[in-house]
Amino acid sequence: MNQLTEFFKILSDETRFRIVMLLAQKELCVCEMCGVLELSQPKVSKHLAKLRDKGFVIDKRKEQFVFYSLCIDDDIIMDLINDIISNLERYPELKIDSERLVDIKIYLHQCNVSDIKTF
Amino acid sequence: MNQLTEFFKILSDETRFRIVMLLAQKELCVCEMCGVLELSQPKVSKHLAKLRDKGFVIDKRKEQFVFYSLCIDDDIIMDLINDIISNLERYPELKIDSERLVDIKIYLHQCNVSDIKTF
DNA sequence: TACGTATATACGTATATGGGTATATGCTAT
DNA sequence: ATAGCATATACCCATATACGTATATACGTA
Repeated sequence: MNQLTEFFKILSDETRFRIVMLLAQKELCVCEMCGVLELSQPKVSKHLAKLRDKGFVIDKRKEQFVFYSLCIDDDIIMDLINDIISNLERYPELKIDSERLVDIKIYLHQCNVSDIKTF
Repeated sequence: MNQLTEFFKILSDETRFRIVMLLAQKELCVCEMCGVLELSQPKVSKHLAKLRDKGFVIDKRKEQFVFYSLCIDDDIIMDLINDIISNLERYPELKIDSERLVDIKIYLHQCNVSDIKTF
């Protein structure tokens, strides 16, 4: 499968799509993504693993945290991503995710808050 | 799932991706697509059905033939498609498909040639 | 009407995918 | 060393997907 098709497959899952859009705006660690997206840690981690395997993100550890950043060499794909980011008002869920990036510190050290919420 | 994610899911299959790229260049009937793509008729038909169900193509019958054309309202998606079309040299298989469009008449009335080839 | 071609779809099957839960690993601090 | 948090992964299961083959439907023509 060519690079484009592979990338579309990545974006075809809503969770991964949201992750990619977040990472296009800011380098983030796993727990921050869990917080912003309100998704379980294994779920986020598994999608990140897929993104990493395909080479669309890179990860680097900083102390206890693993930070991910986007790594896209194809300019057609980057243009697409930037185009979406520039039109976030059209995509309410992406917009909400994006707004949470402003107070991102809230989500650090709260990695498993969503688990606790199930009580 | 939002419109974008749905569209990426459509493009995440190589056959559908090739179909969309063809239709972005020219309205085509099923047997023409089978000829250009060298794929079986049911396979092409089923992918077209999916595209139709999602509203990404429309079909209209002309005598024995059913012609499909692309029907994309989202300009972000259209920009993406046009961007790819403008850079076909990067994608050899798409380029080959595209070149076959020049002599498209060859493929009309040869819908089941690929079946015959199996003898 | 009967036949041939074009197209759509049903059916069965193999495989891929996503998700939850449990667990393993790695880092930090006590 | 032990505990606690961050992250990754293994395992299981339900569902989705793509494909081939066979068949149904639609249209045109003899």
